[in-house]
Amino acid sequence: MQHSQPILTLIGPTGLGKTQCSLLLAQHQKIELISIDSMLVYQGLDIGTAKPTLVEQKIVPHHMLDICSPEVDYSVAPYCQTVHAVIQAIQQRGRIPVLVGGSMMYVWALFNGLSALPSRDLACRAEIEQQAEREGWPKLWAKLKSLDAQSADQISPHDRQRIGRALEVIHQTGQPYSEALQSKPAYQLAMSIVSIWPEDRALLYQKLNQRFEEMLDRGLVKEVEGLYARYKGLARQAVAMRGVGYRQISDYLAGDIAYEVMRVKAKQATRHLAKRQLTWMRRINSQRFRVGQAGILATSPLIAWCVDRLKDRSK
RNA sequence: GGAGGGGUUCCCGAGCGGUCAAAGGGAUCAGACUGUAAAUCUGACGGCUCAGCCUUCGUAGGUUCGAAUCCUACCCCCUCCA
Repeated sequence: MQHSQPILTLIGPTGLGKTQCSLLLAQHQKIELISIDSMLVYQGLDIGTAKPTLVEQKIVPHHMLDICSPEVDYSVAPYCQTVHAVIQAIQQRGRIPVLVGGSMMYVWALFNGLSALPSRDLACRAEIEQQAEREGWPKLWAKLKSLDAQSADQISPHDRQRIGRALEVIHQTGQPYSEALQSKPAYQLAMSIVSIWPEDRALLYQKLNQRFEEMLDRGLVKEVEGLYARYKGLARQAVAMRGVGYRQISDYLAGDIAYEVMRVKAKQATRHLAKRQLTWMRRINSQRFRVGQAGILATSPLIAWCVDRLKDRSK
């Protein structure tokens, strides 16, 4: 599936003004926004995810927000699939889809496509988890090594997530994970990607620290408490509850860590996230713009570039 | 004023004559990344002309073949007594 009409994608680390920028673009073209964010998909996670407000959502249609209960673990595959449908729908409406977000793996997946792999198998996973608990991950890694040496060589003996997934895929497909990955991606998107970079990392970190404090002031702890009260099936291990801030506050509410520790750890996690996002971004081919202290609004070349991209080139 | 305890690399913190540029953790930096990805892992982390050398363990001396580790003096910090 190839889209000849323009699709613009804006990526950047958390807290640098992506939302603001996308709203600005709405003033120039008839666009609809598609969020590329693994946490914004969850209902009820608002403050801690810096989800666009309802007012902002009224300015431009937003997609891929609140599409899933936090009780359910969402993931890239359904995300990509839905996004493709959403893009088509937007284009049929005569609008231009603009993807905005910071979940870089999702960006990568949209751009490169995903191999045809089986989706998660809860029972299989539970079994693997149990075995790991008994024997430790290095042991499971050794098992993987015997089943699929190539994958094992690329995965650390301590990387539980990847070891688990590799074994799961092997179990379900009956073929080595590395082989299963060879299957052709079902779809790829042709899109212009623009990325925003902090001019000064220390400054971004400072802003992130500050932003978390503001989230607390706005009642983030209450939000998390409310989630557990509202969603009876919501576990601490749920993917939604492992997001930055939500995880630490869950730990705090469970009495595992002190309030002060929670604050420190949540901020750390935010900084780590931003850093990993930047690492991904270096790998993704994109038009780069640096954002300084004055913020995204001051970066007019960025806006100009985006507006130019939004022109329909198929005509 | 008296009695103890302590000052270690960006931070916390081990070390208590050689195997110490100094455990471990944190921060920071770099990297990996295909259905958990706001996740999960990996590496670097005193300096250099880098299989060697130089500078670090409060400060200044001393003992020793050799000290972050022992001794002396001094400067800070903490606890208790006055």
